Amino acid sequence: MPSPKPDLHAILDLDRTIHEPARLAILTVLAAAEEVEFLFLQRITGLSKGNLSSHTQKLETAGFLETLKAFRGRIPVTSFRITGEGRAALQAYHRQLRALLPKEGKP
Amino acid sequence: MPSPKPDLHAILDLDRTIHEPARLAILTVLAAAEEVEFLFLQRITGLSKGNLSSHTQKLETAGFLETLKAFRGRIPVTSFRITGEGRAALQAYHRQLRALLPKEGKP
DNA sequence: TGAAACTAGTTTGTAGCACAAACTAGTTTT
DNA sequence: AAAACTAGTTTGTGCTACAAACTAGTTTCA
Repeated sequence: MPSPKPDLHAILDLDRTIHEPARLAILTVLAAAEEVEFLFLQRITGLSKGNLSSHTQKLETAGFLETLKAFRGRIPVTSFRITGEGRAALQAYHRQLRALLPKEGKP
Repeated sequence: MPSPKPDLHAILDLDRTIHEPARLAILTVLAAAEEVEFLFLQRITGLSKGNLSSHTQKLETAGFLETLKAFRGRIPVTSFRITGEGRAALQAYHRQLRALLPKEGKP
């Protein structure tokens, strides 16, 4: 009987910053794309601007992404990059999820 | 290129009732044990009584568990059972998690 | 026997959070 | 020069997780 039930601590210790679906979606995109613009992120996630703005600020405060402000012509453009810390946290979160999932092919 | 990035909808459509770690922990125990007493649940999860009470009430309202009130001698004992609906929802949640995890063995 | 301590859980109060509407600041169009 | 648009932030609201305080009864012990 190696691992009969998923470890409850693995569940209760999940990183809440990443566990929020909106932020997990954001980090997932950033992890795949390296640098992503605000509007692109808004469109593929379907989040409202306000919601996206506050979630990216929260992820920035956590150190998981950095915000890059620039201009395209005269129009402001905000982009995001995942940080090393953010990538590490996302991978750790993935490991936590795997740990709590029952083995594949269980009824 | 079959499934290059995890589906963002799979992330944003996660069942919030189960996504909350405390409730996921509760359902995970119930799924493994068939019938579980309040105090046992409290001890292995480490949740406070108040917190456990409100989460189990929420899960009951969602139809995911049933509450059984009884007496042991003259002492009241509350137990819980996962419902068929609850088991199905937990399995669906597990499938959703698997869908959003990158393939095993990715950097 | 009656007061104190314990059992088993619920209700209440609070701080924090997700979310969208309203707003800011500037640009382009008409 | 007014109207409409772009890009994003701030504000307000309603919900939610959490523990402290409470309810209702039981057992211990002085």
